[in-house]
Amino acid sequence: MKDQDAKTLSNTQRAVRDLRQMILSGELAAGTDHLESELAETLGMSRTPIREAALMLESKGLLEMRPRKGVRILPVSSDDMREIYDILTELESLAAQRAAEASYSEDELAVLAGSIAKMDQAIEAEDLEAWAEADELFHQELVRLGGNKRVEAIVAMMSDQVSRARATTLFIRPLPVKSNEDHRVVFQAISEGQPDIARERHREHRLQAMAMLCGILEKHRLNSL
Amino acid sequence: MKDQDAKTLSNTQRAVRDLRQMILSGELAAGTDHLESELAETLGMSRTPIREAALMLESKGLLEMRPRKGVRILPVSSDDMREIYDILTELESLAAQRAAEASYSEDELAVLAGSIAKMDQAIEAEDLEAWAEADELFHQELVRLGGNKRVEAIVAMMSDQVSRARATTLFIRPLPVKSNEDHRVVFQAISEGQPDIARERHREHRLQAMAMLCGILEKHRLNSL
DNA sequence: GCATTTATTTGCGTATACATTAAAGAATGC
DNA sequence: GCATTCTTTAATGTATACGCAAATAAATGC
Repeated sequence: MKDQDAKTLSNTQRAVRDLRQMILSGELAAGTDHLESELAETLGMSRTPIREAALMLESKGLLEMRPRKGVRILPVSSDDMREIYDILTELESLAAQRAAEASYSEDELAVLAGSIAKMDQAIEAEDLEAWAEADELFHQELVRLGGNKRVEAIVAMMSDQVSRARATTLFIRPLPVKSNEDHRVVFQAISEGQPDIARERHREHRLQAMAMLCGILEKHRLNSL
Repeated sequence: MKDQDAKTLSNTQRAVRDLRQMILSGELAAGTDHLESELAETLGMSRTPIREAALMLESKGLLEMRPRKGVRILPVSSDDMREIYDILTELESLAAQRAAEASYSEDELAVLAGSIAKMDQAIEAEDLEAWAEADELFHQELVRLGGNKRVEAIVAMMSDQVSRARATTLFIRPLPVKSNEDHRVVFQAISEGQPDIARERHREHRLQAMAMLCGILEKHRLNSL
């Protein structure tokens, strides 16, 4: 792992990976500012790769470079959440449709099926972290099966942006039993080759998820995460 | 203008703007490779801002940085076109829906109405360039009215990626009479506050446009632009 | 000749230096 | 004390230097 680190990855790539991780985990908190030179020292490299990494993360919407004020970790407001979930709803529904059109074999749907199984287990064990991980796998795999690389990239980008909010709401939201049912219905539509149903069911699933999340955020006055 | 150039914009920003323009115009042709040092000399600056600009354009999907092979201007295949139009279809339809939900005043819809008028004039004058420009304005304004900044950014990004292909097909495709009718129908649904109709009509419009464009590309064996 | 190894070149990744300029702080006048 | 101007500081934007590794060319062995 340390080999991979030093040998195959450039410092810029390491910086992208590490900064992203630090942002998603909250180690670099939303709304905070950080000088390029500080980050450089933290990651043990010069400003050049830090700047390059920051530029990339800026175009992924995770931070903002403000001259003389440092790199600002972008908070996500509930309005931002709406924007992002609107996009996820459209693009994931498209992916579900396309996945259903592709008539995948049982083998090819194994990962998707596996993620559902994992979510079921997690709910029984009331292990929310495990559930969240499996949920993310489901959505990621769904989009992959949709077969559109650009959709994949956009969805990944949007998911990163709301990741902190998801972590926060995870322990406030109701146990995601309904969510699992939704996933199963979508999966069935895909495996039976019913594009319109897959699309529509997934769309409803996402709309409900958004309503619930935004509801929670507003109820708890969590306006920026 | 030269003031703006030198005073308010950084070299990196100028490089982004100029390189983008050179790519869209074809001055930097699809599929060609360019050393960082060449580009630096061309734009009269050092490699540093060129690299930063290239990084940004890479994440916008316009080029790819390949170590030792130079910066490669990405071609767009007909498969890419399908990916992109699929995304544009979903996100613009969403925007149309949201615009219709927003019950804009006539004033606020003036730009959109104006773009349609311009397209009509252009068709009468058989000025395809003018038509294309007005068409782009329509789509851009539609998305702006949708009120989702991220959708706006994604659509702009995708539009950039297919811009060369659009320029090529412009003089092969049939006169866009049907297209203008579509726009009018969408506009009416928006101004009358009918979200579902706006969404569905725009979706059909985009699906047809994609079918036509991809048809042309394949017919003429234009597999990468 | 052809394959394989060894030089050589060259473009990139990164560190570093430095000028610029915005922001913060000090000093001055009122 | 407050506003205003001047100083100082410090973070950025950019140029430049340089080592390294990859690609190419040359040389060697067979």
